[in-house]
Amino acid sequence: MAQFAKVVLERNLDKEFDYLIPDSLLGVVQVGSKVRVPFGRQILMGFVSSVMSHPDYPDCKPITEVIGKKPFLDHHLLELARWMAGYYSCPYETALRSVMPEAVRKADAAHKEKLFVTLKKPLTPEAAEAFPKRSRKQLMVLQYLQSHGGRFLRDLMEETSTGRSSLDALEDAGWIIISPEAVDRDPFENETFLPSSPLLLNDEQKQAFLTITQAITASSPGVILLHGVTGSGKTEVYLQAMDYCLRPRQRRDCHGSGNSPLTPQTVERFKSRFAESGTQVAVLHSHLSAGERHDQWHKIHEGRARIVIGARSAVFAPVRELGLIIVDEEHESTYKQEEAPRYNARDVAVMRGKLLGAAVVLGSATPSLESFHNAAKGKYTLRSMPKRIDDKKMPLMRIIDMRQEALRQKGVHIFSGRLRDAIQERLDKSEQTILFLNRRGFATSMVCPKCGHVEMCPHCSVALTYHRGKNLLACHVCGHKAAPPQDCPACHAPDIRYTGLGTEKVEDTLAKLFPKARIRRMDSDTMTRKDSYRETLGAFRTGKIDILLGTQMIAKGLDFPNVTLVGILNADLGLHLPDFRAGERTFQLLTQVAGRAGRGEVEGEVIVQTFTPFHPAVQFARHHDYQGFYEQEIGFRQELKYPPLSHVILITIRGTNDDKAAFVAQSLRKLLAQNAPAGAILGDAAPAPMAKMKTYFRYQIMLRASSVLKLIGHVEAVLKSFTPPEDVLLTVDVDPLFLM
DNA sequence: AGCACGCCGACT
DNA sequence: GTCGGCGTGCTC
Repeated sequence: MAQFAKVVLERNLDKEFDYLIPDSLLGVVQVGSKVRVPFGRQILMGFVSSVMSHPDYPDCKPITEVIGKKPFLDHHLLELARWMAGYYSCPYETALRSVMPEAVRKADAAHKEKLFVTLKKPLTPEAAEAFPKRSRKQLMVLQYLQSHGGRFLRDLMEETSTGRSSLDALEDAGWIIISPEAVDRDPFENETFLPSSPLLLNDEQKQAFLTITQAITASSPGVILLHGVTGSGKTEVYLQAMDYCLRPRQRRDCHGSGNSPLTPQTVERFKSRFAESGTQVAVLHSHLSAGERHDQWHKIHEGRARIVIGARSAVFAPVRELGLIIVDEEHESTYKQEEAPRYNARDVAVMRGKLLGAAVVLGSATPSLESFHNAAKGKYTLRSMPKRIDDKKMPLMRIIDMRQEALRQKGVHIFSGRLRDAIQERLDKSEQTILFLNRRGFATSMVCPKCGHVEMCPHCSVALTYHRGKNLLACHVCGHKAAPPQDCPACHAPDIRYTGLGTEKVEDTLAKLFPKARIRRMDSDTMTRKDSYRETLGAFRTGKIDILLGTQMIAKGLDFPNVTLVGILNADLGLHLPDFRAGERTFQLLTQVAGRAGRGEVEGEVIVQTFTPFHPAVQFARHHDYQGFYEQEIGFRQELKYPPLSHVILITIRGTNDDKAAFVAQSLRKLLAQNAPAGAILGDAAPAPMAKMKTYFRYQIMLRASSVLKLIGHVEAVLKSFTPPEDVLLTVDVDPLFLM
């Protein structure tokens, strides 16, 4: 019986095509095979998604060629891609593109190969004796290979100072084999990792460890939410759970999705722990070159690496016998991809675990409301680690009411008296300080005091930020840059005022207040060189910096024992954004930033400056009360039927013509209102909070329902019958994290 | 998505 | 008569 294959092509056709498997390729073509097929008058690359004996199409053409000996994808990953296509409403091909990195799909990015020389048969003393006297060099090479094992041709020639001719002669005589061998382009190949040993776990860590190991051996492992406060030793639990997972009896591989950016310290910690057992660790992150990515992928696919760490896309690592998936800092919005397929790697990890029967661990000091809600409902198993390791105390958090401060000091100030004193105190004791302000630049807007004009970005609805270092105005949304005008562009008044605080201004003020302190600013403006991040953190660790000032970048994961003071300059930023997650984000940020203090012997102090000291996000963060925050926040979400009590689908309509985009949004909204599924909440077609972005005028329609699958079918059906004008673009975001 | 075919207007 | 504009529709 003839066999046929369904093939997903390298095009956004959202359709699969049937092909005949020719007799010569029977058994070679399997589900997941990479193939070349005729398509019209071209030959295209594709992946076999299923094999069958009866095609759905009458006259199939035969598959031209199979690439690679083994299938590239197992059926689990294909199934995962199919789920993503359905859930996130994108073509199957688009979902597959995320599952397989470009570097692996493209044919030309093959393994880098070098010629390798091996001894074909051992050189016995008799044979050495009988060796022709004039072939001295050849004998020497054979002896060298005997004692050193196989060598790369290039290396061998250099080490024995032999020419290629002698080696070719040896090959012809049947002594050696010269063949191409794959060389891994390992981004960490020049670094050595000192082995580290497991640390003793405290009771809470042990509990967490046990829960995870039980899941690993269970038939349907499920999801564990590990809620551990900052400094509670989550990473150590992960490391030991991974080690357990890899033990021979378990015969399973595992992978962790680390928090991005993957710091060198994180990679080092993982590599070190598994250095002794010789377990290879593959690293996948966005800064790999195409070649490196290709090699890391194959290292995992062939089973040479049994541990994978990486950012978002690492959830798709082709790990064999996957046993454990760890999503650290699961609340992070970086897990959400902002282009199609707009997946959330945390949710994909949960689905992959479910499809494969692998244990999934979600870890965070500040779990997302979605995950904690799932735990509260009993969908996930909750494990808490409410105490820091080694009996270290949670830092003391002081809230400074900046409204009071404004009365006391007259006018708006960057530093409260309290924070200033606290910094001075740390300088006197040579302890370190971290200051956090989530805004870069010098001033966040340029205002004319006479007419009130604010200089806006010509392409976006945001004010331009003034950067004094480069003396220019920049848009932080689209990157537009302009020279600062000398007088007001609207009324030509000569005085222009800069208002709104950025890190550059803080750095300036800090230098004036503490002239002797060694201050370093860390934001995307100062971290321009590839290694500057590493260099700055190194300098801070070795005590060459007293005060580290920065944005988001310094909020997470950093562990510096000598930091005893953390100052949050403006806790209100982001609190008043038109997004129902504003409070959740502020709570998370305050908790995470505060977690940088007091990780050493001395108890830490956190000073939070705010204009809304009684906001729940501030108050619950102050008392390190996640549970309390969750309860009040879930009440609010319940009332307004926001996630996690519903799922959101956000449709964004954008166009360069405002009226046209608005009209399309209104028409689409009308169509969506017809035959909408029961229980669905359809929002108005309204201008997006950021009404203009990168020259596009934007409108949004928000849909909510108890389940995505109920809603997405309706949305897809409507969009299929609705063709917007060419210059109006639609995007559908399922479970969006930002509503801007 | 590509790349055909196809059916109209301005050029050698 | 032919070159080329891009609308429409098909590719297993």
